[in-house]
Amino acid sequence: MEPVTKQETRHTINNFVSVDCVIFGFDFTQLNVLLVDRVMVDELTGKEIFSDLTLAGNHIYEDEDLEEAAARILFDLTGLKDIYLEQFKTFGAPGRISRANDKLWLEASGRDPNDRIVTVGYYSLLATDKVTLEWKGRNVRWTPVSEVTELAFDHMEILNEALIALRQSLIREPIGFALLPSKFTLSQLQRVYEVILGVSLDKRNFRKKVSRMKYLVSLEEKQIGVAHKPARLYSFDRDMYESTRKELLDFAI
Amino acid sequence: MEPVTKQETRHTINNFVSVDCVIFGFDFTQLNVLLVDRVMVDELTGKEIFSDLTLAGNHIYEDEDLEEAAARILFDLTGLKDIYLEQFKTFGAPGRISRANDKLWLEASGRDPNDRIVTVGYYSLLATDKVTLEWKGRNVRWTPVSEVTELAFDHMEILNEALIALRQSLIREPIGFALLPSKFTLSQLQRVYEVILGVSLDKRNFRKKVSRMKYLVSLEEKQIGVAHKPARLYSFDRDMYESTRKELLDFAI
DNA sequence: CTGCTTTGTGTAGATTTTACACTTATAGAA
DNA sequence: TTCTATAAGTGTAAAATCTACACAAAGCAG
Repeated sequence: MEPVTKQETRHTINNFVSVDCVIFGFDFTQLNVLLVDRVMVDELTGKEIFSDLTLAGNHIYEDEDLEEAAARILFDLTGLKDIYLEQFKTFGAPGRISRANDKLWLEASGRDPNDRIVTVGYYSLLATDKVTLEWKGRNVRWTPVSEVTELAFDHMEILNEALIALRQSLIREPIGFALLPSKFTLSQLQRVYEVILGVSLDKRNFRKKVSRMKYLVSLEEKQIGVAHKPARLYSFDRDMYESTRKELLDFAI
Repeated sequence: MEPVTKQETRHTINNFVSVDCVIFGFDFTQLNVLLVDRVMVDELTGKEIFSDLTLAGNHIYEDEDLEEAAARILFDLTGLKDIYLEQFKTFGAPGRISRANDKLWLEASGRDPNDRIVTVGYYSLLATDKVTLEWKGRNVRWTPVSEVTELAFDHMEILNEALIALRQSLIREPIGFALLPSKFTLSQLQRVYEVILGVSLDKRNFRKKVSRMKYLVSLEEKQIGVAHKPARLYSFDRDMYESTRKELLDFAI
């Protein structure tokens, strides 16, 4: 935001800006993340040079806002629009692209691997159903978050930060409801919290807690076809949530 | 993070990256923000073309991490190091530099005003004492946050987002202690919360609340020389805080 | 010694948190 | 029809926290 003056010669002008999406997928069993296969092949011999995994990222187009770029990437991978998407942190350390594979990869696509790429991190959360599992000719796969140990670039760090931010959001905002069908049971809702936060919760206390939320509406309807006592169904009332959400006030330093 | 392929022609490569610092200053009366005078003068006539206010921002140097750039700006303005500094959001809308003054300003410093500048927002919090009030030959001033109504670029939006993030941090982390001398009274501590959050708190309930925090240590020492009952002094024990901080767990959707 | 100013303190009622175990409704198998 | 497996649904007591609210004590200045 500051004009360049003549004294300042240490400036960089080739800062490329990209967006990386940490797409979390919930499936009632575990929390997954969408990872993209990155395979580099020797053009002459056809032999594989290396193969690893990355988050889904892309540069931003000229006419796009950052969030639009993230939504585009999300759409390309999943075919879904209007999905919960949140910016959480921007990464721009000069050495964030320093590993050999990453440099090779950039060179192969005509970039100077010494340029800095500043990347804006977004995360999103959706149910792992009906997502396109192909992107730019590359394989895309759901991987349980707990099993991800190594990623290209600094994507492991980005994933870790995203997970922290996701959990904070889940605690403070009703983003878990988007993972459920429009009518759901309290056990399903509890599962959302348990899986994403990685904790186990007491059933009775959980119900006591959510029963205080006016935007959780109890339907006069039950599950059918289940081989046990059928659960009552509930739905999420967004309008009620919007109108009763209280501003943060009491502090808990 | 994604190599450019031939099909993708809509990409931008001239994305300049800058850092903007929202420097909050606390003075027991109000919350202030450091603003920089921006005056544009006609080179020939010497007449003022316009004058307004901006946040403190700068591009990032080649060898700097984003946070280092923010810390450098903070140091240049205040002469202070190791101050609380937090990244909160990145702004990159294509039209974020669209007002006439802003375009003139960029042109005057040899930039193409149609280039996009992606800026990473940081905020910091300090006591309004002993800060350098000059920066790059321009005037720098503390302005009460409540009186800021218009800023250059999209800096008003950036300020608003920073304020929200600051308040959240104050509520969740003990960042207020840095504004106080090493020995302080509970009334001073209460004032920190009241001024920054913009609320008034009940004295007894506040004391009950903070008395539960083990890292707030009560000293066997009192104020001297005050024309009223002298207050007991307290200090903040960072080690105790680090060792007893509980991970967020109970959720409050 | 009087007045001014700020400190410091307690209680009762309401709400929330925590830990904890048994009965009920249904589908499917015997 | 009965039995079995499975998940649903429910209450209580103790502890902790939250909320609203008013007056005496300590020091300095005059």
